[in-house]
Amino acid sequence: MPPSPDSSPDVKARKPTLRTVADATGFAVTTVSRALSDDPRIAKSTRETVAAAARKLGYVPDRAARRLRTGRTQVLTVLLNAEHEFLGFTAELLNGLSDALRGTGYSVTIVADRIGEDRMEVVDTILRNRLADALFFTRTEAFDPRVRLLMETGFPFVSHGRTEFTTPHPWVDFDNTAFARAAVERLIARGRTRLSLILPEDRFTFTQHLRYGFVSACREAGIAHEIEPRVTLDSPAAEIAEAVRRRRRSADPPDGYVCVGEVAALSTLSALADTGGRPGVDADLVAKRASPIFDMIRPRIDTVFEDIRATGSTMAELALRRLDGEDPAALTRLFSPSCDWQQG
Amino acid sequence: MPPSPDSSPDVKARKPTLRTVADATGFAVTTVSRALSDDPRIAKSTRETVAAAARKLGYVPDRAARRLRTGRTQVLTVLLNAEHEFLGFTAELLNGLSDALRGTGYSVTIVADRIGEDRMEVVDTILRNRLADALFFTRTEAFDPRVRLLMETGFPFVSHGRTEFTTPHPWVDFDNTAFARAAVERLIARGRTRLSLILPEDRFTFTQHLRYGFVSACREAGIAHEIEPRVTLDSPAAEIAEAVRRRRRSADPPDGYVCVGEVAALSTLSALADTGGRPGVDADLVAKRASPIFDMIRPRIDTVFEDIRATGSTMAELALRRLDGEDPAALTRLFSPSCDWQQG
DNA sequence: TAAACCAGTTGTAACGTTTCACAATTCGCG
DNA sequence: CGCGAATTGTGAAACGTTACAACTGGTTTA
Repeated sequence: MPPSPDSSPDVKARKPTLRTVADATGFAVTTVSRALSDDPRIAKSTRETVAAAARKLGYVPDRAARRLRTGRTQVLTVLLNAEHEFLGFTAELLNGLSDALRGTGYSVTIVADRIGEDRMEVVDTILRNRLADALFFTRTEAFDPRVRLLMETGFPFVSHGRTEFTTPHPWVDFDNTAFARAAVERLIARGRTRLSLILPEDRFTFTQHLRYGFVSACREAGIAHEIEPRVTLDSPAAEIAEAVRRRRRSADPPDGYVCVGEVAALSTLSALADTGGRPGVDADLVAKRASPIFDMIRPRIDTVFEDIRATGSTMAELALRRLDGEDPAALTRLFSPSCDWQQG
Repeated sequence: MPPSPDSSPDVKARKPTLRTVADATGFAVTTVSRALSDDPRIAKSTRETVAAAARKLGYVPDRAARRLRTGRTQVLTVLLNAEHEFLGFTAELLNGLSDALRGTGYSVTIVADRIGEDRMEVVDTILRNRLADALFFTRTEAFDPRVRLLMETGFPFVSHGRTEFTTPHPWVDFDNTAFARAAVERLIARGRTRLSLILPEDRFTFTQHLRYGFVSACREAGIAHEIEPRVTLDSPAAEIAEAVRRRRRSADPPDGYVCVGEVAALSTLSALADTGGRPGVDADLVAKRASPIFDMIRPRIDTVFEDIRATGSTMAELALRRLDGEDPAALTRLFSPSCDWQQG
């Protein structure tokens, strides 16, 4: 076949546009656009014809054009923390999110949210330049300035963790109070008499939930308890371990530890080992976990599972429903702890 | 001041565009566009005036408009694996990437790359719909079909891991051969006489590098060695542990384990514990690690550190240079192991 | 019989940017 | 002085989409 550089329509396999579909079906571009969005003003038969042609041609709407025209970005952004109490938190959350979002046309972008820097700056930039349709973030504070700003401007978001604002907003959370209570009850059932807890930094909402669950459960049972004053969950693992070691060597050390996450649990275990304590004998632990890592730790310890992947996909689902105009007050979800006690 | 709904220019604080800057400076939109991209055709003084005005007005180019016009998305996409041999791999890599990309105007999007599904489909979609300017992925195979397709179409990418294609392409890798050799040498130095290794699946390039380093170092030293045949690094942790346990109970079990990653190391440790073996006494381990988790494991074991965050930022850097038109052959980087041997 | 209505469809404009082709000025230099 | 070339700038078009207003032709309504 001789080359026909100009006459042949498929000289360069250009990406099909609405124009392509319009030419193929004989309808106008506007009609095609409407047909593809299932606009009831377009006859059913037309919609079907157009849909079939679009499928055959492999038409996919151009994101840039749509975004320019509508202002909607089709992008959901996650504020990414460098550190977390769980190993594998980020991977699980992101996988949950993108699982729930596949096939929806939305894509997930991440932006680093460095501790110690201005956490608001990145949010500001996203709002000002309309870089996303909605925002996800974790480690929510009681009066989180991000939540305040987003609510003021009406920008959609789903937080991991509740706030204490009176205006409702979408969130997904884990029942940390129930976790702390369950952990305390388990340690008491194993005969422990002096319980210890290491908390995250005070500003996070879930810190208060943990504290409340721990303290109230201990008080109700009339059992001795303490909250480690020198370190937080965000302290370097070495410092956490050192704090536990020091306390172990002082008078009347705890014999039951509630550990909020894997780093704390492993640090506590190492401190126990370093001071000659045997887990299960001299002290017991209950740890919140998000990964299967504790299956490989010997001796086995009691754990409570927080499903971060489900958290991620729920956050995505709520965001979509929020973008769909649903009432934010209805878009909340509290996950309950699922306990995994060892025998004996 | 009385309200002047129509005359006042700042009735609605609309996002500044090129138009805004043009009106403010008295130049034409075209001129402003050129001035902002430092086009030499525009007088130096004009460029400065325009830049100052743009800064004052808080002008930021609209991504959608630019993308529609130029076809460039300003987006770099990471193919996200659900599983990895390291705990925290994803978080570290993504943080490295976004660290290196901050301030460049590029954003990072992630897309889940489910094992067991067609790994090419997602790449196809990204290419066909021009969803990104470049791609990052991990777990590279010797003749990785993704690499093949991307090279054929000339689409920019940086792989984590080398390939065996003759055409050069940008990659970042860790010297797994050197790691395996170092691990073998260390175990021999500790008096071990029968070494064992669990490999990732055969198709990955780094599997071959590990195998080569392990086998050749053992042969050179004339030491007994074996590669666990029943499981791979991607087997469930429970299966890995079971395989190690079974081997421990059979004749002439290994006394030195090279562990490629944290999951393998912890599984091996648990299997050792379950079969009455004491690490450091009955057997030794050398583990590759990416997180500080081994600082908390007792007894302490020898580790080799792979810096995943640096890997991420290097991948980003190479991608930018590739997009800048640099020769792909020059855009490679091999990280060397850094050993962390315990005393004694 | 004309006006009003309806379902179904269409043309035009606009989103904000870059780029093409050209225009207005100034300059070098014989 | 005058001509071509450089310097500096401009208007218009285009990227692909959707919103808006308007147009058809047929049917109902007053």
